[in-house]
Amino acid sequence: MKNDVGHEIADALGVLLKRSTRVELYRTLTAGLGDAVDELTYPVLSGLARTGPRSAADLAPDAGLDRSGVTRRASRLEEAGLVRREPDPADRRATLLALTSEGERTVEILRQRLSTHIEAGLASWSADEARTFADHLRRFVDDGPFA
Amino acid sequence: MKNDVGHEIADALGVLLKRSTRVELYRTLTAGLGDAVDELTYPVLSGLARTGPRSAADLAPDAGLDRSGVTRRASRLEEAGLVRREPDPADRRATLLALTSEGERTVEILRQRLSTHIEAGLASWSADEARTFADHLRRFVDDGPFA
DNA sequence: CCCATGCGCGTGCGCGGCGCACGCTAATCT
DNA sequence: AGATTAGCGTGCGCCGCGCACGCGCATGGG
Repeated sequence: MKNDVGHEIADALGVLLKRSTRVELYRTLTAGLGDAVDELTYPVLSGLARTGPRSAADLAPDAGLDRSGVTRRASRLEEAGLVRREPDPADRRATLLALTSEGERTVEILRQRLSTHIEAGLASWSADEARTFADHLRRFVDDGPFA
Repeated sequence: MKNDVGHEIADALGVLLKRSTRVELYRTLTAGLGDAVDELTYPVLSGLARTGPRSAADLAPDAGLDRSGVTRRASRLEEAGLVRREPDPADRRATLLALTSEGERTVEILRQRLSTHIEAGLASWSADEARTFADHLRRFVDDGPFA
């Protein structure tokens, strides 16, 4: 019965999203990276890492908030030396947000820590299962119900 | 290379979690269910639906916030007639939160709408793929890195 | 060429939700 | 029974958010 699939995914996602607000995991993941890196500023970091330098307005929908929020979060990261503001060469009104080399290093550390954490939690999975799940999840995110 | 799996899952989850803050989906899912049902009160509803009546303290970690927050959200739902407070028969200090029949009806509607939305987004998947993904996701949530 | 209109960014302001701490009531222990 | 502990609801201060304004720059029309 295909209806069950929708319900199961819905329930599992619900639990997953609720747990994503837990602070403890963020605390361990961001340990030693400075006070500027937390669950609020992380979407800005990863958003920039994913697409390269871009404006706060472009980043806003990706981070799920207003441009002003992106500006404030980016300012904190700028003070910490992880993000740099550079004028858009094509439009001198615009300001592009870009990661500094230290910012890129920080994102890489976070990615590595998260990856390690995930693989540790998947220890009981076979390589095939993990591979299939990763593929499905990517497809689910890119082309699925929440694309 | 197993390391890629961790990275891919990490990236996909990151995007998924960011998108989960979008309000538009909640707006359509909760349309016509009253002003008390929104992205803030939903964790209380679904948490109660999952485990049955329980105290605010029990519910708090599940909803990712403090007991006071659960109390306030539950009060809103109580005013709307979706949640009822009943004294714990075993401990007269305690107050249990429980769904009213209307609350259960509301949760069922939400589950149904979300399930329909998900299945629509999975239209291009084969039944086997969807089934496997649902199983993997459940296992990931129950026994995985974020259990 | 210049002026008017529109766009893009940063910031002040008011609002709302959260966590913390307090008070009160009831259970438990000596 | 007195004292201590556990559990709930609420007032308070804080912080982040969205909205609206102001300023600087791009752009199109006279």
